[in-house]
Amino acid sequence: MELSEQEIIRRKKLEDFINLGINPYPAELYEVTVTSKEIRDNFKTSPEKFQDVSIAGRIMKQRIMGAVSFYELQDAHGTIQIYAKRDEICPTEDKTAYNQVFKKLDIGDIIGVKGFVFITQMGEISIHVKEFTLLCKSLRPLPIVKEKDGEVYDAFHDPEQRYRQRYLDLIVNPSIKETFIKRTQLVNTIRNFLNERGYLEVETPILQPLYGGAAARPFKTFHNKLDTTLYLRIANELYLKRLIVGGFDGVYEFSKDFRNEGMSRFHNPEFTQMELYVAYKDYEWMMNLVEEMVETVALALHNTTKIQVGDNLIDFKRPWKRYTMYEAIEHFTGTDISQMNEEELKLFAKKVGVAVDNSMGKGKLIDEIFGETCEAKLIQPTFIYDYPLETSPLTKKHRSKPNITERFEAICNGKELCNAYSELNDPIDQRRRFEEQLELGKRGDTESMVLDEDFLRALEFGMPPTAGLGIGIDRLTMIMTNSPSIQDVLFFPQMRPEKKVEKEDTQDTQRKNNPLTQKRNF
RNA sequence: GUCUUCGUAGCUCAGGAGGUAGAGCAAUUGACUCUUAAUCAAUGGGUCCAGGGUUCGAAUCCCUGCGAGGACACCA
Repeated sequence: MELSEQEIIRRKKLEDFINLGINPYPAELYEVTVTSKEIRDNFKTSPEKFQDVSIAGRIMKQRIMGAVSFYELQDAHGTIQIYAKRDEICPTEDKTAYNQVFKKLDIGDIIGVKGFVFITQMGEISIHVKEFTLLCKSLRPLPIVKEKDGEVYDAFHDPEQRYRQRYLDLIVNPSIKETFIKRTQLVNTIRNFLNERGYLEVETPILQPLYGGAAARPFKTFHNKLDTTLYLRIANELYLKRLIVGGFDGVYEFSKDFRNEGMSRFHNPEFTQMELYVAYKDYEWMMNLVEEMVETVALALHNTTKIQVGDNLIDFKRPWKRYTMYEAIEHFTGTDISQMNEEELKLFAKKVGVAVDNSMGKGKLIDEIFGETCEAKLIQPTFIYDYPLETSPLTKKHRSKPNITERFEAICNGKELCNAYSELNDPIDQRRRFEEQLELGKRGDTESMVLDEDFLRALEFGMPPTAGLGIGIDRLTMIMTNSPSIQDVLFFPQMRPEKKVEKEDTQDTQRKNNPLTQKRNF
């Protein structure tokens, strides 16, 4: 490994410290009695509480003025200036601790300090250091970001480095922590909301022999001992419904799902969905629940239902607008397509700019027309309900409208926020719908669903009428934190490996090539 | 997958009509006992993403590849 000049210098300092008898990576805990935020918030009103503090953090700035120095220490909650004076740190003739240690600390080193809080002549709340301890020597130089009067200089913003080395991003751009804290608050709010209603949080398999519950291409893997192909789940819907069959009346799961498809600022190969199933309810009931839940989230995160997202001020206050899909299309195009036949729909689709091909049936055409003419224009949260039958193979047929299903999506900021329906619980109809999907698969649709015999068997035992919901947690977080890219709400978004690594897993390769471990047929 | 922009010091960026590689911050050494983008002086630091081509000569022009951002397509 080639070391840069600055890395060599830091390793030399490490040796110098060791030679002075200092352990650069001590094992003992360091007592922390206060955070930077507590000091800044409370020192002026109750200074007596801060006469003997112990605090730890990372050195972010150094201003050394000979025999005194000012450093800025960053902890989990912010920064605080510390002030050290040579003759106090070294009361005797021996000035080593100040000259050879304290002054030689680097930006990025982690130290603990004990002392008292005071206000400098320039009016900054600071800690007067009486003693300090090196807690971790840093061997790489940090990007240096400077700031004055709210203006940031030399901001560390290269997206590649920020995403690959998120730890650096968090150190240097601590304000991004807010987004991730909000994400966790969002999840906690939803969890509390559902727990209060008595629904049970459950866990279902990620490794599945059959993937189902959505139209998507899966990741494929292999279990050696079982000698079988497994797929990483694309949804957890079919497992959660089995639990409703089993007698739970409300189950939910925050589910990491995996889809082997294109990436964009709205798509990561792994993403988080929350799916909820409640027995004896229908999609209208679920609409009301979604409204209330998302409004609760907005209030929990922002104390208001109005949230600035890009150029738009979005208001999550209930009730949200509701349109059937036909109404929405009529609203935005002025054309009522509800009575059109397939040919008329094709012509209209072409007119509004849909790339039409012959494999598209009526339902698909309607869906495409909606996507093309309406979705991007729906900025305020809006429910679109009553979807065409053929694009919704797990959804119950509408109680009164032909060729329509009881399905809705909430659209917000021009993007789908959730997808929900009255679940199909007629096992004969469900088998027929799966078979239609198989036909699509034979015709080359790589995202068609596969037939799940065990799921059908479960339905044949009987599932109560059930309302189901899937809500994208990453997407919701993007809106709630005004983040333009999904990569901003994932700590570690998927990236290409930095360097080419050996493609084949060596262990697997060895197994395959070793005759003793190959499949035995007795 | 397609189109497009980009890749230069630890970081942020200049240079780019081809002629020895630049700045600020960071680093090193020195000065400085209330600084805060600290200041002042001196010094060191480069596979100009990689490979090939054109040329007397390429960071610069051309081609290919790799990586990233954005847009489109698919999807949540």
